Amino acid sequence: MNKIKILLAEDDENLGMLLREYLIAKSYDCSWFVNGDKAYKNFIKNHYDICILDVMMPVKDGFTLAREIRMTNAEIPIIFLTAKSFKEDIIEGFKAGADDYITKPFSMEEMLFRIEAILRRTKKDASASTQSEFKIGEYIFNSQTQVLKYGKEEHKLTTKESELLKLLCINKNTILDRNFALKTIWIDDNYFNARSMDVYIAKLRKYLKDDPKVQIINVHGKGFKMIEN
Amino acid sequence: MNKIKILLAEDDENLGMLLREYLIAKSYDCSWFVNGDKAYKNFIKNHYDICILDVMMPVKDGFTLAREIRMTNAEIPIIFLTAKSFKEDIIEGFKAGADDYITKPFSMEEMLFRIEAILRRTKKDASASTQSEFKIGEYIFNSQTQVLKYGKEEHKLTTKESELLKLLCINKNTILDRNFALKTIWIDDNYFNARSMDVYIAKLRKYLKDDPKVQIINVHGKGFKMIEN
DNA sequence: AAGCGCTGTTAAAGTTTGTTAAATTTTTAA
DNA sequence: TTAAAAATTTAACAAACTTTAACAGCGCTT
Repeated sequence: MNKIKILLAEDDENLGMLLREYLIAKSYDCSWFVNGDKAYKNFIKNHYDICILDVMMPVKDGFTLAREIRMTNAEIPIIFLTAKSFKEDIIEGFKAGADDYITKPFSMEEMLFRIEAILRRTKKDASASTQSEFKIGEYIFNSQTQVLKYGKEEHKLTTKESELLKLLCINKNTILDRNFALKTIWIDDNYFNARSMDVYIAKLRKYLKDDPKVQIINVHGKGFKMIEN
Repeated sequence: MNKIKILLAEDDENLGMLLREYLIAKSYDCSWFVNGDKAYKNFIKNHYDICILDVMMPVKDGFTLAREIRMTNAEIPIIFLTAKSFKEDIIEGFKAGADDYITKPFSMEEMLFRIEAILRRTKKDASASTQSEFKIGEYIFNSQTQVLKYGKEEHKLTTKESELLKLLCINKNTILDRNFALKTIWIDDNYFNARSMDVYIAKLRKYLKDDPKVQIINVHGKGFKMIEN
């Protein structure tokens, strides 16, 4: 379900569109930008799994863009794409934090394999790409910032409240098993932690009471189900 | 000080010796074999960190060797080295489990950077600790000079402030475990050091208060998370 | 309908963290 | 070498968060 998100920065309109279409056809989620500045502005607002950057672009070149991206995210894989095959440029690319450096002309299939070779190494901690913003009826919940919004009202949740609500969101309209939630959030699923969880369910119900379409109902002996109708 | 062990399979005597000498000069531990069969026989007897294989070799070619190596060790990085640059060969190389595919002629420096780019992904620890400049929202933090910039304003941080902020940067958007931070920076994770750390968190929050997008939030009983949105 | 375990809810108790300031240690400069 | 300055730790109290307790109500089983 969760597609790999690719940021593509390429000023050549033909090549950019071609690559984007090809990557989308291969089931990647690819966003394409025609210069480094636009790419960077979008990068800081979104989550990406890998960046493919042309070196020579107007406004902001690929190397500069890569260095800025590296400062924001030290881990994200970066591939350079360029017509230049001078030794110095390739070296500079790797110094800017590249994982690969592909010189034109190249086959799209080769690019794809190079992307996959890198992702194979980085996939281990892909857990970061999990969803962090959820819609619950009229509410918007951001599990990253632990903020629950209702129109203009914002409510900061505590860690436990947030973790529990996140599990309910992930399992929206299906049952969240009590013991699973306890083992996930409280580690131990003993009696007292179970009572603690009940207390938090009561809190969440209070926070969500403004929208009658949203309800957290108990499934006796099994767990809880957050429904939205 | 354990050196990285490289297996080099290259039938060209001149190139093989040259590469081996270059890699040894760059502080790698490189073993060179003139055909795939000898390379494989040695591979199964020893531990290597990365393999560099020429494609066209007598007795046993690089692709066959790579497949055999992959069966023995699914994780070890493999780089192909070849004069052939036909699309089909490159694709076959990646299908055989390559991490990179370098076509001759190439500069040895480029090869070195490609090796390092791959090892950066494989050897987790070394990567993050080398970076010294971080972007935090509108701020730029240099952990080397211990300076935190906000536009034109510069603020010199103390050693402890800087170490803690660096750990938060490395773990940006994910939780920095309290005890891990204590053991890393304070060595002992006793009560008083934990309180000391809280004092530093308060200081860092003050320094970072000008950009509302940046927040250091507490995860009760676990640690702290610096988020940027 | 009775009994027993499960859940709802509120409040108290216990723990962790936020913050400021004083005390102590380390560094710097004279 | 010593006094001042800077950095770090300790102390103290307030605030926030989590767990435990207590009691009321509900749901399933018999």
